[in-house]
Amino acid sequence: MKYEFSRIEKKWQDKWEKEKTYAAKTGDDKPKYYALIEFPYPSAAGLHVGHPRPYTAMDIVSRKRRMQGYSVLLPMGFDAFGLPTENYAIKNKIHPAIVTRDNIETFTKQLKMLGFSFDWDRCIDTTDPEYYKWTQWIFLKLFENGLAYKASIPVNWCTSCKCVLANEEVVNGECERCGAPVTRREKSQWMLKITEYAQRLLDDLDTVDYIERAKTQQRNWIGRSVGAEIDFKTTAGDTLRVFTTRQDTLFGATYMVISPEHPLLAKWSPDNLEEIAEYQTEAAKKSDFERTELAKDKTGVEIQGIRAINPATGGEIPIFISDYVLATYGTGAIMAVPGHDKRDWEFAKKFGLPIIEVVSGGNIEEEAYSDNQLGTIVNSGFMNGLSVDDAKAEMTRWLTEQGIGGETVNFKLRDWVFSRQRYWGEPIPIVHCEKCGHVPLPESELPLILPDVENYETTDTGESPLAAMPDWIATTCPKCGGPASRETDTMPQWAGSSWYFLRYTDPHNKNALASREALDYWTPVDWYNGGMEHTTLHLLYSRFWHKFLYDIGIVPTPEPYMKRTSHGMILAEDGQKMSKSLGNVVNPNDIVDAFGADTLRLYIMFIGDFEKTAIWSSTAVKGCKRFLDRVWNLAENQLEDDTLSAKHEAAIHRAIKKVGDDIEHLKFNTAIATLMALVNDFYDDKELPSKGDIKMLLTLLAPFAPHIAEELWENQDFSGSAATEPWPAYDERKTIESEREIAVQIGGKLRGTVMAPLDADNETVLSIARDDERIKRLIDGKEIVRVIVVKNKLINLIVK
RNA sequence: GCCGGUGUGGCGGAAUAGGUAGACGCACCUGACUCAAAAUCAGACGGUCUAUGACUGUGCCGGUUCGAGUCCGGCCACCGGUACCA
Repeated sequence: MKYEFSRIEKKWQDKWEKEKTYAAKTGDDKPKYYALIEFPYPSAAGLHVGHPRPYTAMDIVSRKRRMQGYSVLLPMGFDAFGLPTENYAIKNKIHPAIVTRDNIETFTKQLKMLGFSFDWDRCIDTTDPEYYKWTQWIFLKLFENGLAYKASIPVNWCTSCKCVLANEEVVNGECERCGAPVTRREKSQWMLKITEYAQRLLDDLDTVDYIERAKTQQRNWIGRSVGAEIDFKTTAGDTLRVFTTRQDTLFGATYMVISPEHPLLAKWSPDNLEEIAEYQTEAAKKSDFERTELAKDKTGVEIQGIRAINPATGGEIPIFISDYVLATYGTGAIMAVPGHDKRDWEFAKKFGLPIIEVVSGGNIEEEAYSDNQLGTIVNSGFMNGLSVDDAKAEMTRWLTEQGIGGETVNFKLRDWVFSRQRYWGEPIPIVHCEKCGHVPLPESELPLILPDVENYETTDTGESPLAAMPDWIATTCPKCGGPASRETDTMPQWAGSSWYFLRYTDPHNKNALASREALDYWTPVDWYNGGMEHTTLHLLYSRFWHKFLYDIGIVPTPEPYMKRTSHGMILAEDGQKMSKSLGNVVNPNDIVDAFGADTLRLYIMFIGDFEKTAIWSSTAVKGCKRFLDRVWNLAENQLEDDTLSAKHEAAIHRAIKKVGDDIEHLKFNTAIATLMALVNDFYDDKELPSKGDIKMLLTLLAPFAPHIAEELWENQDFSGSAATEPWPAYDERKTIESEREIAVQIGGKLRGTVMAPLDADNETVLSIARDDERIKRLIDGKEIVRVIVVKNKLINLIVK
């Protein structure tokens, strides 16, 4: 009988769908396991061969967990709001909702074809009003708790399209679509106070099991630094407050720099007002791209007529404005210590400012000496002779004592810009009332449905398409009943994905985002796998929302995900990213048609290290197909014996151990290699495997290639199914062969191998080695001065 | 610049914890089967040489060790993140 993968796979997929084999049951007595993968964006291009990599991985883990006796939740859904769909809709003049529906249908069909054990009854779609009702509800809660606010901030503005662009749409300072230059423009935007959670987001990383690079990336992104704030008096009478991490170098501060946007500038009337105003205008016009391009060349203008006083030395020092100081970090002002800061050194050199050494150990004539471990404080009055660390503490103490500063902590993390001037997103459920200001919609009015519009394009003034709908905008104030207008901005794509994993636990709940019972049973997520590109956005955002929901008593745990792993990308055969424009996309449908879903699943896991980038190979796929053919043919003739055969027992016990361990450590490639080696053994030995051997092979294979495993299971008349068979235990003692191959080295060089009984003592191994013909010849006439034995592995003879 | 990662055959990649480098697979080669091919099965498969043996080999240079892909010191290349964060 031939391995008819198409018929077999359809047969089992239909059965699983009809019998809801993989439905997750809330409140089951068994221990729960919640496995999660990032839900896809349903693009018009459909699934490509990179998508199934993480899905197959977590499907394997989930299938193993079920066999281990867990109640498993493995859900799938669609993150469907967002720009590509909107752009596609504009281009093809189809409503985004229709585009979304069609794309989801395609994705669902493709996913089902691969035999994942998802609970499809829990499938969610972020654009479904029943779903985004709760996204809006969370926003209202954030607003109620003072974590959502409106602020005027600079946004990316395309000078040709006359619209606001998301950061991702700006490529090298130009508009991604039309190529026109992008400048910055102030616009009023909704913001979320993620910064209020900065410390907790950092601290709680210690409580979760994320791959280290994900933690590091989040830590860097949050960017905590401890330093001091210091007040500098000015001759204008105002106090200029700075933040520094090097308060130990205060005696070396020879000038100050404030950002072009610093608020004191509006108050001061320096002698060169016009020059300063001009610099401010120039700085405002610069795009992010220009700012970074010009990063090496420092520019700035001295504020004439106003000087600051260094509180340590009492000396007057000049004040500059320069765009190398950012308005958004610290206090927007710095004390410049050119002797010990690279940027200050460059600026001082350019403007001919004094450079004073206050930490010895470097050569400040050549470059700034910024090492903060070595070096001794000099030229610093009461701190001379101290180490940098001691001087920091001493200065902090002195500042506090003087009442002009003290220890401060700063974060790089900024608040989250939450508005988009776009159509295809969740409407923000706020109205603007002349009398009452920003007023939240009452919960009873949720969901605030996204209305149909004529045109999905951003308006000429850069407003959302919703701004062109006066009938929808006009409403009454929920508070005072007077006339009011609706917010026309929508939420960013990150909104719906910040809490979707909670909805999976109870996806059809009409009264809450999920019942407490479901949340208590399923959360937190036990294992979450996703792309590294989401580490600083999605992963951080969802941790923030989760902590907030925890604070207001909605969810039971402070962290959403207990374990986080990440997969590498699959590149096209040419080594480039798969993309429609390059025409190098591999469609999983083609692979399934040619080789079957089980082969695709195996190959995508066998392709290489799961965490690393892998290059697709259309020829290598058939190695996995060959393997399944060999498994199929093997099962057709074996010995009628339900126990493990003596010949294969040790190899099987080793395989149970290896495959099980490898699945836990994302080493799917070596797990599959182990199964291949086992099957090769069954062939090589010319000694047929027993029925028991076959059963064990199918059990281990089932998570990887579930269709063929079930089919063969049924053909063999094994009881139950491969999917419900308990995951086998191995016996450590049985993994070991009674005879070991021992490497024989002479002077550290391999000269041969001998067979020795298991755990043979040193003398036995030595005598076996000496009896070996070749070894005998090599050591003949020489004296063995030393013998090193590694038990069951190696013997090394040192001869003279 | 800073942070993280990676360098192993023609190719994808293995190698607990310093102990037989190259598991497993692809490609190529040889043989069996076949009229032939495909498929299948069996075997060979890092390089060099004076080839039943020896030397050499895990990005480069040096070190520790009986023994180094693995540890230490110093470089180089590539990939990812981030970027004037005071």
